[in-house]
Formats: sequence, structure tokens, C-alpha cells
Amino acid sequence: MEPLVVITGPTGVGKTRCSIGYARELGGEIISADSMQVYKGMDIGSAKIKKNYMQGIPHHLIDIIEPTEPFDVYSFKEYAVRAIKEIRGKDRLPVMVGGTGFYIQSVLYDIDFSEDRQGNQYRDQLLKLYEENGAMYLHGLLREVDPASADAIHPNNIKRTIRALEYAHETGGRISEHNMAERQKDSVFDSLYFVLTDERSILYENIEKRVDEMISEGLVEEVKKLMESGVKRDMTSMHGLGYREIYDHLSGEYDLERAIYLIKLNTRHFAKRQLTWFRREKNVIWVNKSDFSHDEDRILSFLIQKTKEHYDGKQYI
RNA sequence: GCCCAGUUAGCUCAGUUGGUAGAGCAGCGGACUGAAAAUCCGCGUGUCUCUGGUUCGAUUCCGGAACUGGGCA
Repeated sequence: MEPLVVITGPTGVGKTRCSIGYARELGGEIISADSMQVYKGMDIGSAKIKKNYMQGIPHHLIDIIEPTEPFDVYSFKEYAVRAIKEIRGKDRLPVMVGGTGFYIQSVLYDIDFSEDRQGNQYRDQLLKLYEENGAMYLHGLLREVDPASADAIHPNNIKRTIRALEYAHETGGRISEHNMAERQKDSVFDSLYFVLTDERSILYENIEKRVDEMISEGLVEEVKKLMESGVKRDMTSMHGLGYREIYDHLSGEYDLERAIYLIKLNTRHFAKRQLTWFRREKNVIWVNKSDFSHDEDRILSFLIQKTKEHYDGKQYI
């Protein structure tokens, strides 16, 4: 099996900083596992690493598409698998760094998303049905084709209801059965999964600080520019934290102070959700920064030591 | 100094005709397999400021104190 290191954790914990030293020490290249850093022109709000901080370490999957384009796990997986092959071709160590747990999972477990899709006609049709008849109606449709999914998905969760219906429509099968099968899979890589974390209160303080920094670095200007270049509120890129709140502020929904409050709040909620996700992942190595007195060097040597133990005797590093 | 009003969850407040209390937000927990920084679900965490009194029983009624806000001096 091919090696793959994952360095993840809640937003603002310091993944990016940590990853540079790590990759440098082990001859690695970084694959960003981040749903927003793929977009060009979205630098400040996505906390994208600056070129001069990369220290020559190659970074993949950053700035690969326009903010007007859609992006999803399926695309991510395709790009990521290609990048891993390329890195292994150079006999270097792929290090996946980022906070999008779902994206990491798709690669690690080689989740099958079936064929590429042409357009969203059926999805739009379902959305219309929902708008006209409500959530219960849509959920009722799901119950007809896939009762197990109907039991598992709350009627209010329109997105997942639509996806389950879409799956049935496209494949003729049931997504509940598909999911169950996918869940049985083991990692297809010889992987090492690190989750950086910290005490909740420190995490939240970091988030607040970081949001203030983003504002003073010009987040509002960045969003203004995106709006001028034709980015719309319902595009995937505008689902990004910080972007949507500033977008709404610039559209006159509320003042900047309120926008900043909301960014901080929503980012805290997000960090919490990330932790819930990682708690569920199997075989992860938790690295609580408080256990290392926040000493970056100690944390780095711990990661490196763990890596050497894990890949001991193998050629990767 | 005097006169009002207030003091209940982390915050803003509701309420109990006397039987130890509940909303919103915050917070916490969870789900997630083609939007995932998305989407959705669940959970009250409390010396009812303190202190006497009346009462079987006081967060609630009465007295006093403290603090906060406003007014008059």
C-alpha cells in the first residue's frame, strides 16, 4: 500500500504552520484538503498559505478553479488521487493537510461516487417540488424508493433527502445500501491520520483573533472584488465562512459589526462540527497542543517520531 | 442625602394568584458517503442578590441591607 499522511484538525488550530516543518523534514509534498482554498482569489477568508511561507514545499489543490465554478467531493477526490500519484512518482511523501473531513475520507477510503454527472436537472426538479409541496412531501417520495434512507434522514434535511432521491434516480439503487457498503471499507492507503486540537477555549480565542486579522487584511475588499467579477451568493464558493457574511453585509443585510460577530460565531460552530467528525474517525492520533505546552517544536518532533515509527523500515521516508 | 425602578441560566429577559422556574441567543452533544466552511437533529446547564419576618411551605408577600440604572437635590 502507498503511504499517505493526514494532518487535520479544527479551523485555526495551526495545521498549515505545522505542515511546513513536517513536510520539510520528511521530504513531503502537501495536498490541501480544503473546500475553499481550491478557489482562486479567495485568499484572506480561506486563510490560504502565502507563497513565501511555503519554503519551497510544493502545494497541490490550491487555486485550481474559479470561484464561479462548482466544486464537490467528487472533483476533490479526482484531483487528490492524481496529485498523490504524481508525488509518489517522485518518490516523495504525500501529506494531506486541511480541515474538510469529508474530503479526506473520500480519498482515504476510496469512496465510490459512481459516474460523473452531467448537470443538475433532476436536482433542480426536486428542489422545485420541495418549494411547492414542502419537506414532508419530498421525504415521502424518498420513503417510496428507499425506506431505510427515509428513516435515517430527517425530513428537514433537504440536501440529504435530495441527494438520496437523486441517487435512486441515477442508479436505480438505494443510497442507504450503497452507504452501508462504503462504510465497511478500510483505508486503501498505508495511512497515518493526525488530528491537531487544543482546549476549546483556546480554539475559540484563536478563531476570534483570526477573524479580526482577516478583516484588517482586507477581507471586505476581497469579497467586493469577487462580487464584481460575477460571483453570486448561491455559488458553492460563497458558502465559505466569512465570504457569505461579508457578501450579505455588502448586499445591505446588516452592518459590518454584525457580519464580524456572525463570522466568529459560525466559525466556532464549524470548529465544533469538525471535532465531532474527527471523533468518529477510526485510527486517528489526537495531538492536543495543550499537552505539549503549545511548544510547536515539541509537537513537530512528536509527529515526526510517530511517522518514523509507523513507516519504519519502509522506503517512503 | 432623598425618591423611583431593577436584581431570576454565560447574556437579554419572561414567570410563578405562595408548592424551588422557562424562552431566545450563547454553550454542549450528535448525524453526515457527489453542495461538507454545506445541511440537519438533540440537550437547560440555576444558592431565583443577601438577610430577617409572616407561613406547613417564600424566588414570589412584608421589613432591612447591598449593588445597578434613572430622577430630585
